[in-house]
Amino acid sequence: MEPLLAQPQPCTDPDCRGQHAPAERVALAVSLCAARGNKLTTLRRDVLELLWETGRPTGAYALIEALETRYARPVGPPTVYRALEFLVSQRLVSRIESRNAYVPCAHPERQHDCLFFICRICGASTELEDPRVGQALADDAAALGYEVTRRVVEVEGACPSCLPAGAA
Amino acid sequence: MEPLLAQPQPCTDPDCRGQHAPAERVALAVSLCAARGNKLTTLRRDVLELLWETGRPTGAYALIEALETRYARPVGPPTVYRALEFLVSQRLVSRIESRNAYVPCAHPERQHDCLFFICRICGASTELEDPRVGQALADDAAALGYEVTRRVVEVEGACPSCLPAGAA
DNA sequence: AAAGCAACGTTATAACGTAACATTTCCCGA
DNA sequence: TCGGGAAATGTTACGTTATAACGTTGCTTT
Repeated sequence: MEPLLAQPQPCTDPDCRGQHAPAERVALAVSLCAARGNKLTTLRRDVLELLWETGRPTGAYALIEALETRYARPVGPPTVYRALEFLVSQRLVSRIESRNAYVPCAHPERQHDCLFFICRICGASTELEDPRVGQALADDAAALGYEVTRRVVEVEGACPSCLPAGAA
Repeated sequence: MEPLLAQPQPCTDPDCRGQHAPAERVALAVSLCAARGNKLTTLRRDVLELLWETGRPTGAYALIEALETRYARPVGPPTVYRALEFLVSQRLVSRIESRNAYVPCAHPERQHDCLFFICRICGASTELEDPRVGQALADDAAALGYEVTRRVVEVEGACPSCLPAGAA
């Protein structure tokens, strides 16, 4: 059973001290899409907003429920999956493969290859950049003769908040 | 639709020149499990063998079909998922999160944190170790105060064999 | 207005995974 | 060897995630 929408999380990006309101995040997305000539429609904006409001990896069906509440009418899976596809293509959202879930992207304005730490206890995720990982993987790819199109780096563990309680 | 069982692949591990027959791989698994006091039953061995025979990420339902062919009787999903759970726990198999698929592990005898390159065209996967990735992620975890329990590093791209053909 | 196109709605189904309980198999001690 | 218990597997049913296919809406362009 997917948990319902959870509470907002502070921004854990090392460059970002303080919190960013979802509205602020969405506003950035709006201007980014406008600059790129892409259409951030109401539906797409709402999905992004919901993701920022939960602030942690959220499943597509939880988003469907949230949208149905917001719109007070049924919403089909394809509707949400298409919106997510758009948001991912715009790098406004990342898919967390190990959880079948989606998180808003902290810095869509710079293109980066991010990695995620995900707490197995509270479900919170932290987005990070580490050039060393990127460099190592790029070297490996070159050694193998691979042309890289996508990278999935997800680290599961216990976050500092949960460690005292959940440490077995 | 999951593709049917594909042809064997050469071992691409840098330490392994030449190919390893599935039987050889399975034999190693047998002795490993015996040494560890774990039971590599017929079912579990068959699943591992099928994975070595395809040599690339294979979905659970493709394994079910293959087992039904081999056994000439129906096989339920829980049967295969339980076998996979065992094999993963023994590090004989890894799950590829970005594909909902499973690959046999090249070197179950050493405990290692491996990463995977997966060709988006032919579906082949290459298992690798890169201590630099492990070190970088360990450093990041320490900086965040995370206690790591699992790492998922999967790189999607075009492999050298497919590059000439598939490069757009 | 009509053509054309992208986004969205709707229906149905595919693909992946697990809970719960029955049955079998295996091992071990009496 | 015979039971008793535990682990493994079989079986049924269902939950969860995702997509195919096609219809409809609404905007834009001429």
